[in-house]
Amino acid sequence: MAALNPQQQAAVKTIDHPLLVLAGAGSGKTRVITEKIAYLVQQGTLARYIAALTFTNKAAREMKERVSKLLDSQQSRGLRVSTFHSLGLDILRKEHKALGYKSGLTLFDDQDKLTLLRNLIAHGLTDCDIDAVDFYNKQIGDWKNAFITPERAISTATDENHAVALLYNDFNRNLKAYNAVDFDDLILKPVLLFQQNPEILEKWQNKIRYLLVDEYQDTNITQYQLVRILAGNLGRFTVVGDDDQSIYAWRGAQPENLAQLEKDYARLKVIKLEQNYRSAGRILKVANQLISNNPHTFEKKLWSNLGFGDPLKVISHKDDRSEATQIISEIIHHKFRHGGNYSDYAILYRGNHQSRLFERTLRENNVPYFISGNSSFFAYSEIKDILAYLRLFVNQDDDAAFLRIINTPRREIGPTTLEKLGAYANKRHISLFTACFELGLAQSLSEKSVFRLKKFADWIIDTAEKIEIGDTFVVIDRFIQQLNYEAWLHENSKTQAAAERKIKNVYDLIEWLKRIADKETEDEKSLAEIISKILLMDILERNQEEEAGDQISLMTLHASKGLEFPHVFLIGIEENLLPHQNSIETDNIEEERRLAYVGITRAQRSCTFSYCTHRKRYGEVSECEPSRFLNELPEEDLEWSNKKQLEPEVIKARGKANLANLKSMLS
DNA sequence: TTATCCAAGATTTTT
DNA sequence: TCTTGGATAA
Repeated sequence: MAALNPQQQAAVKTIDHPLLVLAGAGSGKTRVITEKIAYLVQQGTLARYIAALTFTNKAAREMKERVSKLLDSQQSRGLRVSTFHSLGLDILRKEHKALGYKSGLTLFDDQDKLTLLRNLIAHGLTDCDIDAVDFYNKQIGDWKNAFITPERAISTATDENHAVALLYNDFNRNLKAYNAVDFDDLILKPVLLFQQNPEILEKWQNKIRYLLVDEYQDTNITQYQLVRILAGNLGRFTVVGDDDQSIYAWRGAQPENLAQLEKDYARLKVIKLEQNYRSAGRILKVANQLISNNPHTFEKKLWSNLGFGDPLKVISHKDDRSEATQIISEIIHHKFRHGGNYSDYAILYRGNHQSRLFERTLRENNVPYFISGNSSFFAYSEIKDILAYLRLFVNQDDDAAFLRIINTPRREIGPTTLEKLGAYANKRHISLFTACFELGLAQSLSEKSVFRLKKFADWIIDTAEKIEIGDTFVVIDRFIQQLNYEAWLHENSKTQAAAERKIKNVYDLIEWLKRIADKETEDEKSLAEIISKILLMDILERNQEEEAGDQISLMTLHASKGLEFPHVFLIGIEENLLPHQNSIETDNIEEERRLAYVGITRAQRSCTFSYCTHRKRYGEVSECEPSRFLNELPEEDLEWSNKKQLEPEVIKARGKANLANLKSMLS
């Protein structure tokens, strides 16, 4: 492995000052973090006192892997490399008592939140409109990301916001009653905990004596609070970031946090990494030119010595169909000519929906591909069902889980029954589950309904007890049989194959849980711990093996950050798509430009842009214009093709012929 | 209480 | 174009 360059070395060896590393794309920032961990250990800091924080599971996994190449397992024992969210979950699990939570904390996902909010609006006292529930959800999330508690939201709310602030308060109280937290709470609650309990803070500051943060430009206000309070006044931390790659402002990320560090830590050192080890010079030139249209707090100019390279291609298409056909045919062609691998190619796009046509075309032509992060494993209804049961075993006050599966599979407990049960529970301030056992129910419900509810609740309690005392997974396997879930899936799936797939998903989930249980240390083995943990993981975790195969990568620009590919195709570079229409309307072009910048800087050897003159939107054909960003690129480094417009049928026929030809050549 | 059909809305990005 | 949810019938 090549030696570190002087700036990288300085970044690794600066450990007596708080440090900000401004690391351009491809400048080896992950390497700096991993080498720094190794250096700290060599300098005598035990690995168990070091924590490295990332935003994605994938990044954490990769970092762990790279550290393991530098340190043996003895040396790296106890090293913490995790996402912000799993650190937060860890803290909450260990300190739940101080915040007034019971053990068996439930994690609410976005759907659970929306269900709860809808319920609160429907039955609550606040003056909110059910149709605006998405807006409220976002507002509450924004508050949590900006470290604004309900009390503060209420006291500072404007007239129009006042009702939402009350809803926020209501929402939080309900979460508490369910012994649940949402994703944002995983960061917010630990900060509150530390602020209110100095002795607990001290304990954790003692546990984490050196903190490293990756993708620092993506931190929101609350995350920065967490970093700050953990790092304490000593400021024993290194953060690595790049303001040009800040693409999560919509989620509350504050690239201003980079500049804020200089204000908060007088002793802060700043080191810039500007040598790029990834891309050909021409690609960097184009990227630099594009991003120079944005204002900058920190000036920085990437360069590389990997050769200049060919001009970047810009291809126009008649419509989105022929875009897919032509780009794929181009890739097959290119691969055949150069004898590379499918995995050398990535197709990047702004919105997930853009992958559809490509996916179909790839499948029709038997080209192996991998779509990254399209839909989460946890979005599958069968997975949500099973998880809801598991959640209920662990925490019977979890109304969201209760509602999800009370009638799945069918137990003849319909909306009317639930409506009455809900009213009863509401009046008594008890959970739906607890209400099932109340004698008072008989007043509003038929004997039959009460019996069904109680039978269900008894069964849950019974199984939960068995899980507690017996072999957890034996009990769970038996429970799935008792559920008759397989039969239910068969009844409710459109095709036999769909049912089989769902059943496989369920068993995958259980297998996965088992594997996590095996990995955890003894005291973290309870089902409760495992379930809260698994919700933080994503499908990528599961698809490691699949991802490793020789296949074309398809993903959103957001998902591509941190990755690199020899050949990148940036598709749909059109006005209203990139920059996205909403961003144009809200005058937020800069972040879109950074998104394009991220896309271009993923490329090692070639980068190709593609746009359509017509595109189907919502099934209607509409006209498109090439993106303004194309005009910002240096003309001499671009090579435009498709100057003359062909008739659609000709393109179609040609594309088909091309693909057919290549296919026969390949096989 | 459940099944089926039709209309309306969605497509920005995610831990 | 596809998915979701609400209305209606059985």
